[in-house]
Amino acid sequence: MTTGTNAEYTRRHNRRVITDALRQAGRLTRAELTRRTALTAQTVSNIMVELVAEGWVKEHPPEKAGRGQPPTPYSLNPAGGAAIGFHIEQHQIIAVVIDIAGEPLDRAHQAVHYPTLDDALPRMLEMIRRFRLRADLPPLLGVGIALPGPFGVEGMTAAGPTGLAGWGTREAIERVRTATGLPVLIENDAAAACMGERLFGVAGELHHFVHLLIGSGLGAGIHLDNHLYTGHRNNAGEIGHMVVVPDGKPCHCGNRGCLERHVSISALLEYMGLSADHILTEEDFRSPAGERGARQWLEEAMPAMRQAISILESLFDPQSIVISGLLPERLLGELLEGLAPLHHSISQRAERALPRVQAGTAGLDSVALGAGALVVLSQITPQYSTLLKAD
Amino acid sequence: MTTGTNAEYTRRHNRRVITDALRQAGRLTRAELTRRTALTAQTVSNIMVELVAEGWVKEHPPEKAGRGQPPTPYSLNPAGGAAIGFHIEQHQIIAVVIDIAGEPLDRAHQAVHYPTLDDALPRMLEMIRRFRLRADLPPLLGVGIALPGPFGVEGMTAAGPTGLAGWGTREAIERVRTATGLPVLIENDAAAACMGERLFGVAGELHHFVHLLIGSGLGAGIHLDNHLYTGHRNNAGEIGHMVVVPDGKPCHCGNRGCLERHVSISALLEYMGLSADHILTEEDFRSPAGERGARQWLEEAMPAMRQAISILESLFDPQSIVISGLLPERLLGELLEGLAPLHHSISQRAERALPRVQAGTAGLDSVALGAGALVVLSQITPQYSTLLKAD
DNA sequence: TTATTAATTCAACTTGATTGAATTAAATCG
DNA sequence: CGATTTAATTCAATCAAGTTGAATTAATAA
Repeated sequence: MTTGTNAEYTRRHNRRVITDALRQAGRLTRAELTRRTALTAQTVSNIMVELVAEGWVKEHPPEKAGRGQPPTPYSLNPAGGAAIGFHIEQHQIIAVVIDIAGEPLDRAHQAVHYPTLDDALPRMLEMIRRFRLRADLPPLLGVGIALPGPFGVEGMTAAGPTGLAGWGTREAIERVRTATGLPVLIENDAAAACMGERLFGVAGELHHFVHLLIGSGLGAGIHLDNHLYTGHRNNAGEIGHMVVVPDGKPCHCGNRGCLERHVSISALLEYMGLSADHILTEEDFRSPAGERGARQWLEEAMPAMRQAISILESLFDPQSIVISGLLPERLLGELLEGLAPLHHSISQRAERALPRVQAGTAGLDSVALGAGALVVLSQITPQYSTLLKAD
Repeated sequence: MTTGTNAEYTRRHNRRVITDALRQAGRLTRAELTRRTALTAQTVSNIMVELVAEGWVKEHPPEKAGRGQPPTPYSLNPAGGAAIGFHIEQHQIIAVVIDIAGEPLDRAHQAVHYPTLDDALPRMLEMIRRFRLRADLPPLLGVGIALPGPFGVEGMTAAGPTGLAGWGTREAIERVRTATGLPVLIENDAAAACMGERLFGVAGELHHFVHLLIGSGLGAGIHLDNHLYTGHRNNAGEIGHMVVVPDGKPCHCGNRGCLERHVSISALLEYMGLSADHILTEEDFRSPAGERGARQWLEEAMPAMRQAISILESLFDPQSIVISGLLPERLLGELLEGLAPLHHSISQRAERALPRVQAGTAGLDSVALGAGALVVLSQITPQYSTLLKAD
């Protein structure tokens, strides 16, 4: 239900408008903020006093630039807060700490094997304990957890080779929250990586983009009208199980010809003749069978990717599509290079400033960083829902 | 750019929260509004005085129901405003007038042949003039125009058999606005039909749904988080040109195997051996060739539709998918009945309240009604953008 | 020096939501 | 049948936060 608002919520929103402008621009003066936010100078001034006092924002020495009183620049204060991001995978748990300005502060990982929540929780707590030993750690804002979806769909979640058991969202959040004493967010890996590109990568100022993440499965993070779209039941973007080849290869979800049967690490492993729970290393590509399998996979993945891009462009009319993958960089590079020419689509405009498709730049930790970004951004960016009294 | 807000915008938003609650519920008392909107009783009271004075809302006699002072019910006032909706098609222009409560007041149509803006404008003005002769016409809020997209894409817009020339959005809006003296909205037909289902049809309370419209082409209206999603360049939902059969039948857009080559009236005409600009009548289905062609089309359209549904469910995680078509009701009915069983997807949940797919209920005028709905809803429903000082 | 300009702050004001008490009109209790 | 309870609504004072126009500050240009 859409509800009303009042002066208090207005203030919360205006604070976020300012912190988000600072996040995007890095460094702005009160006067610049006034122009960008359409707030009055006085309102900006009042809010800045608050934000500085609370430690969210820090002041820099005034810079003389032309006539008039020299303006004082401000930026997000890295010491103002930090978030922990976890990427729970089939074979490892990656943890990172980032500050609100988007700087990674620390990192850890542990090998695991298809971790349930019970398996993972003690390890996660241990990693958090270690992080907390750092003397310079800013106050923790929360914990973001990213793992492969979908969530809460019978016959799709835990069953498949890409799923992890025991993360049935609602109670999982509650358990981690009580164990850590921190706010907790859980999202699927693609949504997290999407937010990672927003805070660390190529999508800092994009309002409409889709992020394709090639992991064990295939997922899309959908960012529309300047915020993450997660769907009615938090499963939006589960592009892996959409049918692209009717009567194609059977998939564990019950369908035939799911996109994920072509574009995913599971599919790659299959082509390379390796078992579904094998951990890929560079070594695997050196054998003739591995080399050949990888090449065959590429040949099949490319048209499927073109089709996926056609679908995403047609439906979302995005500014750009960002692609990253948890596979060897060389292979991902080849895949992306081989995509051209793309299908015709509404995205094909003469006056494009951005490429239709671009590679993500947040690297292999992108999902964990994104999980942290999710927490940071949930505190910093303006959202409709923060203006409403109830949701 | 996301901008700040203030008390004035807060009031505008709260007014819309109230009018939208009335639209959804039909009739509510101040006390019920207070509970639904999370506003205080006093605020609701103040806003209701305004809305009644301005004619948006009307008061009903108090109803005695239990103890306490009998509450006064309110509803949207049909006399408070009306909107004109146009559906510009290859072969006809349909015009309707609706009031803000969603009641159709009048209707007109004219035969045309692939109308450009220049062809259509005088006819539209004439229809508006006739409507204005009605003594009981509420004040006009604006004009909504729906026509097949996409807009402003080279090689895709006017070129194809489903496109109409001369509607290059920006200046078209301006021309109609100055000619009519009314605010003007232009959207693609699927988006309009989508809003039609929201005001008149099955989607009145849905926050996340997709509307598939089978017209000359195929389009999707995308309604997410309680508002229409139109994409970065207003072309979101152009599902017709997404590639579903790589190396399939060539399409005028330059691709092969576009969805629209299978699911659309153009495709139907082709199967029936009729020319692309033929106007379908019941007669055409009585000939053996027509009958056989329609059946063949059905056979091919059904799997394509299943695939489209799989894609939409996977990406959007909607509450439901609504389908309507500008084709004979019997044929659309057969198509929908033949869809089961759908592919597996994240939408397949045990505790579903709504069907995964349902037929639209707004009828053959749905697009024109939707174009009107677009105008009405733009005045009545709360939106993030109405809270921001600039957008 | 003096005038001009841009950034910022001061202080009074305005909009609009909130709060707690008061009023109204019904149903129910004794 | 009058007193009590209850729910809806309004009154009047208050509060939160943005706005406005004037004042202040600190620089450059004339």
